[in-house]
Amino acid sequence: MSHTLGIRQAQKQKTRQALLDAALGLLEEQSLSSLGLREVTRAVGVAPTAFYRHFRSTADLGVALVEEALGSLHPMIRTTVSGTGDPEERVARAIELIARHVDGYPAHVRFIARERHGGVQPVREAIRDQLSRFAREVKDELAKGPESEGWTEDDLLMLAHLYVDQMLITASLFLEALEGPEEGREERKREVARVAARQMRLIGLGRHHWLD
Amino acid sequence: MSHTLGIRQAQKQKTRQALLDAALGLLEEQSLSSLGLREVTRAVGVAPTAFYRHFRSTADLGVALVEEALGSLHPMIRTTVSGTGDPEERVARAIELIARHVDGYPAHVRFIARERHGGVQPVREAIRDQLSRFAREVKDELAKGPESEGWTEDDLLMLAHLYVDQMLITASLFLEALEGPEEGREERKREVARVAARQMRLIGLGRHHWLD
DNA sequence: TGTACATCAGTGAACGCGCGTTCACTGATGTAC
DNA sequence: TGTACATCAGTGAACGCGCGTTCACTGATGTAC
Repeated sequence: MSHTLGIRQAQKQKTRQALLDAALGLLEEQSLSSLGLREVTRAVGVAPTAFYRHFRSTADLGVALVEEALGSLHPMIRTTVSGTGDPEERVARAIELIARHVDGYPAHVRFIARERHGGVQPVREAIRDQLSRFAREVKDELAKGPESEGWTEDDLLMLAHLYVDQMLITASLFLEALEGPEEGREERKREVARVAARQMRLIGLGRHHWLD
Repeated sequence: MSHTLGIRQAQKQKTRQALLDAALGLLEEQSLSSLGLREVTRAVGVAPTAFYRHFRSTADLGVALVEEALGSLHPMIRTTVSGTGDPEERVARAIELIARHVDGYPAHVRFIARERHGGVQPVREAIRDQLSRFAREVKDELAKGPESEGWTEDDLLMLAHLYVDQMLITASLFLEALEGPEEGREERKREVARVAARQMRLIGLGRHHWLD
């Protein structure tokens, strides 16, 4: 059985999560470097000083948000890359998965896109570390396929980074499509998917002829 | 002859430029959405109220910075893409050019990378517009080459976006290499160039076999 | 060239406001016996 | 089960500070004649 938390611990976790949720909401329209601690506590309905029971600073909260946004994504990334089927089908599946994720967690995706190059160093580093992990995991999955015979580890990692960057670009384009008027939203999303699919296909072609 | 500005206009331009320069410096360690107007005027040495003679807000200043950072880059992009020589050589030349640009204008590059997905809408839009222009210009240059025979406009634009995104990713990796300790900086830059060259080469391969 | 008036970039005082952080506190929860 | 004490998440008052914006101003530059 899993350990049940005491009442005190459970309540603390709840407040902490409320702070994270409120911050994520506020970050849709600003950057972490301008997010105020009082803003966050006000949104939650606790005293400003309560913030310090959970985080040292908003930067610290940002690092926690990185973990929340990316930490659980590793299994998903792995299965996406290692899926079966013909290339065309796998590309379509991967892009569909990205679209679904952006639909389900738009604020998390926006946060990562925004803070990846944002003004808060510890957060940038946390994101960079997570993305590096993604790249290494993608590399490991790629290495398992027959397409990778004869590839050096180095070249596989190069390709993995290309894929990871491409996924992030696609995610942020889906996010853009999601914003703006309801009208034409589906159309915009389909266009993003269409372009992304062809870019992935082109990269796949390059991969196929790499050893020629 | 070019029109000579009056003394008053010349002095105004000088102050305006000083504000832009100071802001760019301050933005190395924070995002535009947390940049204060008083910070900027303090750095320049003018009264806070002087700011309003030049910009309505820091967001407005940000839009001006986008123009400064990207406006003059269009000719460079065009010649980079349309250069002659064998593919390997052209890739090396393009990456060298990016490296030089990042070396020469690190703060501008950082600003664009940071605010592309940053918290200030008008600035995001200005950057998006400039990057779209880049993509269209790259497409036009690509279209001129014999390699593009049989390509649709649509596919060329798709490829152009891939190239532009790739250039930006490479630029921001060069920037990362530039940061941190002097020690090993050249080594880090060479590694970025090496990986970027192979990614470009792989995309080039995909392009070559697109119509197979 | 000189004069009288208009323009306008930059000034400096003043404002109300929200910020991050400190501190001693309260009272529910946890623990030892 | 009950009691006495310890822990600690959340409180609320207080602080000094820098913020964006307003306003009437100054004095050098520009312009009309």
